[in-house]
Amino acid sequence: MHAVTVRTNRVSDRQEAAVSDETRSKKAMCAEDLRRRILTQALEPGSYLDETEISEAYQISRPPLREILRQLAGEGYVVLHENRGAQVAPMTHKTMRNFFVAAPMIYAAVSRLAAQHATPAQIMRLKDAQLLFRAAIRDGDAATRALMNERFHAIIGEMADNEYLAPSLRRLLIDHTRIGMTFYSPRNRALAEQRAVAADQHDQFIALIEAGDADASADLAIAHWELSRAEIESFVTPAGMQIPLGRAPGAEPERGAS
Amino acid sequence: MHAVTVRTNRVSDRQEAAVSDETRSKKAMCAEDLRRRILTQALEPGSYLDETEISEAYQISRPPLREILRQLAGEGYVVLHENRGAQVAPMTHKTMRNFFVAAPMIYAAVSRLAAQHATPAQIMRLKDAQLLFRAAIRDGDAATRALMNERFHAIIGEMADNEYLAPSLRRLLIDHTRIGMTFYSPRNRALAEQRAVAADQHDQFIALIEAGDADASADLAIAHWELSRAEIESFVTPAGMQIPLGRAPGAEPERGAS
DNA sequence: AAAATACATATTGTCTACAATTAAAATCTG
DNA sequence: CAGATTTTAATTGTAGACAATATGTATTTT
Repeated sequence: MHAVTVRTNRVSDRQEAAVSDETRSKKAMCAEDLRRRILTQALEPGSYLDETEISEAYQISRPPLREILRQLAGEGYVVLHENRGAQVAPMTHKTMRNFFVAAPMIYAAVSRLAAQHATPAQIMRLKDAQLLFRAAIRDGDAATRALMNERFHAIIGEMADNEYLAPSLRRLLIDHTRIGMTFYSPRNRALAEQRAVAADQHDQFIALIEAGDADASADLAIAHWELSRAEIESFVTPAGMQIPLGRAPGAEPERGAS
Repeated sequence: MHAVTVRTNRVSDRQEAAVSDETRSKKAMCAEDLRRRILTQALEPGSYLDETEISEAYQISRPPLREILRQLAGEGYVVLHENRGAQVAPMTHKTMRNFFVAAPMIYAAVSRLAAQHATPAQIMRLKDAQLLFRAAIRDGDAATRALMNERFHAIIGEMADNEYLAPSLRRLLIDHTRIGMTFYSPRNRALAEQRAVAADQHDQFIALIEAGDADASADLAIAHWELSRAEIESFVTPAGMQIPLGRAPGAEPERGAS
């Protein structure tokens, strides 16, 4: 209703300095950590979250924690059940099928837009993420690899700069990351080769986005997806579809997180 | 002394029976009403929401209201600003451009899946929504028309039954509905003709979905989109892009004015 | 008088306590 | 002993009070 008023300089000396972990509120750190634990399956799909336990762990009270859980529900990390609390989003065979339908379309569209709209600053962040991704592969760190891969593709999502596609991409990345954690095995030779190819494709993404080649970026997204799809299917199809995924709420109780 | 042992009769059958206002909690009604007011632009894009005012209006306390606002933020209805409260999601020229990019793709994909997966019960609900939609057009009721159109397409989204595409569709429908409200004018002859065509296309959607014709359903989605796009552009392009939309918080000077 | 600062007000963020609902355990009954 | 019912414990949902932050106004200083 009014023009942008000049702010008092009080705020400046508090906000700046370090944007690192220390300045951030406990609430934000709680949300971020819950996301991380869900993505790495430290919190298993289908498990229920205890409000009291979590709020004490992060030293906040339950009302703000419940706000966080509502937000995480909106982002697709958890599902809320009335009077029964928050459940880590389950992964069923139906969600897998839906994932296979939606992923190539959204990934291709987002990668195309990213090549068209990426800023130099974003490209720098993408390169940083790629360095961390390769380091995690080299160290055989499953969780970090999964998280850095997620960050890489999330940055591409930011580059696309489209608020209508972003929520679907985020939802896809959550489950793609969790699936990647499920099937990770550092010793398997075939998988190691696939990871090497994936890392090379990431470098190609950087080059194509930097060159602004939208068509090639979209094509690469499809190729990148096909690689991942083949890896997933090599686990899912042979042994009769018994995937070690979380259970749906209707199934066994499986109460309790940790 | 707590003389409150008044036991409400078993809540087992609270879900079915009447979906009317009485059974639902005040909290759920508050959320639903806020959504409705945002979709109809009774709450204008960019306007800020007062927690105390709203919580008193719906007779709930602020903590549960804040949970609702977090959820609405996750759904894309509002944007939260730290220490500055919730703002009705603004609509800028950039969001319009992004809308034009994402809408045809998502609409086509969802319509295709809907034709593949729709259940008889869902088709019945779709027909009901269509009746209400036509009634609203006949009565010249802008808000109801917009809401029933939103409901129609939201049901198609449910039919698609894909949790990865659903969030993007929801986000699109929010702004599509708001845009439709903005440009509604019951007297304009050309627009009345467009609405008639749109209503007929809805009937075609029902027929194609009932027949399970995925390809035709996807094609119809594109045609339906083109109709809506032409209507929007007839307002946006001629008079020099001055759209009566809400403003962004930062009031950025809108870089790259096409 | 203009700008900056200090103050006052209003709004958001959080905590503790309490109420309500649910799930589980114990009891009672056939 | 099986099954249903009451009782009990645990967990979620809400309210009201308090703290922190931001905004708007008044005052002071140059």
